[in-house]
Amino acid sequence: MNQTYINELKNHIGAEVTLKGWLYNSRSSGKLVFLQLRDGTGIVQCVVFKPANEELFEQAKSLGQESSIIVTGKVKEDTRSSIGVELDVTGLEIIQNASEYPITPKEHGTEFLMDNRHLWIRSKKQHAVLKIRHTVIKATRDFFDENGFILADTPIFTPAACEGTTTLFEVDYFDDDKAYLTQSGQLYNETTAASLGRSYAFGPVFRAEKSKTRRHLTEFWMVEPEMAYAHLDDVMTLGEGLIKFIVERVLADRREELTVLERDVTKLEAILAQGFPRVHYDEAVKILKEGFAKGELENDFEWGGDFGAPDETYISKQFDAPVFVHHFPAVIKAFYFERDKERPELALGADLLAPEGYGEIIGGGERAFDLEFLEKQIEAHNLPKESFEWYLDLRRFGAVPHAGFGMGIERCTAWMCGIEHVRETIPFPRMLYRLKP
RNA sequence: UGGCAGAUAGCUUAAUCGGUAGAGCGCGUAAUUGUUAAUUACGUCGGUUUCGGUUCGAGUCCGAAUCUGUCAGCCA
Repeated sequence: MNQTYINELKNHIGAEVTLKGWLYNSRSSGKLVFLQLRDGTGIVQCVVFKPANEELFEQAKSLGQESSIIVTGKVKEDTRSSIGVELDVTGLEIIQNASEYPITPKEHGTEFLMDNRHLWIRSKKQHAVLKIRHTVIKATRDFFDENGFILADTPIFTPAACEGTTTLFEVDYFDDDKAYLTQSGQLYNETTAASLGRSYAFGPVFRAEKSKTRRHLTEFWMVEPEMAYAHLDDVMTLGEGLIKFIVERVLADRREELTVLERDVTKLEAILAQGFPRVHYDEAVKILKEGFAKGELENDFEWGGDFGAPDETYISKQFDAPVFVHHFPAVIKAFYFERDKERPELALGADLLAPEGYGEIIGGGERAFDLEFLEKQIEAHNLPKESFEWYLDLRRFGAVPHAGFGMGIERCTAWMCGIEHVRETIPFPRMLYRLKP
């Protein structure tokens, strides 16, 4: 295939190359037409000079936004260009001349852009977000692979809920059976960790929660590591390592995209220099109570409750790194959490709150070890015990202390990008009231 | 699921007390050998979400529905 990509043009100065792509925008100035060509790797300005080839000039002038074209020309150094090079066009092949492309370089509303998501992803900003998402995922995979974790994906069709059925999507599964789309691979991860020692799952999960906020999707991607012979502290150490690895990688590989997004990178750089604070739930409550006393919070937080979005934001504002909050009251956590030996009312769980109001990006903890305790918990949470027999086998055959967590890819990506809403961090977001395109 | 806000041209929007729906962008033509969301001139296209009510008269007031945004709960 005779094709050069725009991000390689610097290596071809003086040479004649063929670029294949789409017309991002065009301008003309008398005897000149400027074609902004994009090919997925970048955007380059292609210049057509009228006196050099009049027919070519007329063709270039006629092109609509997003027309698909193949351009041949000579690569020329030019300091006026943002990428340092331009193309002097000598040949143009029009694959399809598009007209009336709906997304113009001007401003549009959210609803319109979401309805045209299939086209919106061609825009510079969306392009940058998707590339950063790619890097977040690649860094995540590399981190676990390089630290002795084995990828062991868990099923998407599941026979029963791992935390009750109210927030599950139900689907028909042949004959009279029902299946549910998984909301977490966690219970299965515990089984693979018992086989492989350290394992992780990475895939889409589904939540039928009727949440309409900037942090929620009904379908999102989650990475879930699980470690045998591990405790709560190990979860926090692993989570901190993962986040720092991702931040480092994004800063190293996606500078250009962060610039397009006007991300304040000093905020990301700052977190690399320090350990993430680890705040006990009791202490977090104290911080919230002080916040209320100072008039900076509307509600007086009571010990025993779960944090709301304003609470999370307030806690994370006290630090300029992500913060772990640990030892939550057991009553607000799922049935499978291990308890604190000295204070059994506390669960050995830890959540990581991202800075700048991005909220919880990691949730995890140490899993219950004891068979009898788990059986009681399943009963207390009104869960059907027979569905969990296979899970309980883990406590019958070689039970070990083990721990793990889940990290949401979209929330992490939104934070890296510094964008408001997670809907832009996945090519086709699925949300309450939005299933198209 | 609840609170709040909104729905006017392909897009972004304006319209005072209830009285002729207006602009910018886009698109077309022309000018410009250096434009970066190009500019300038001329031109073109066209619209009050739906249903019902009040009124001489409704984009505007009232009621309902639908859709969207946003905040909250829950969560990653």
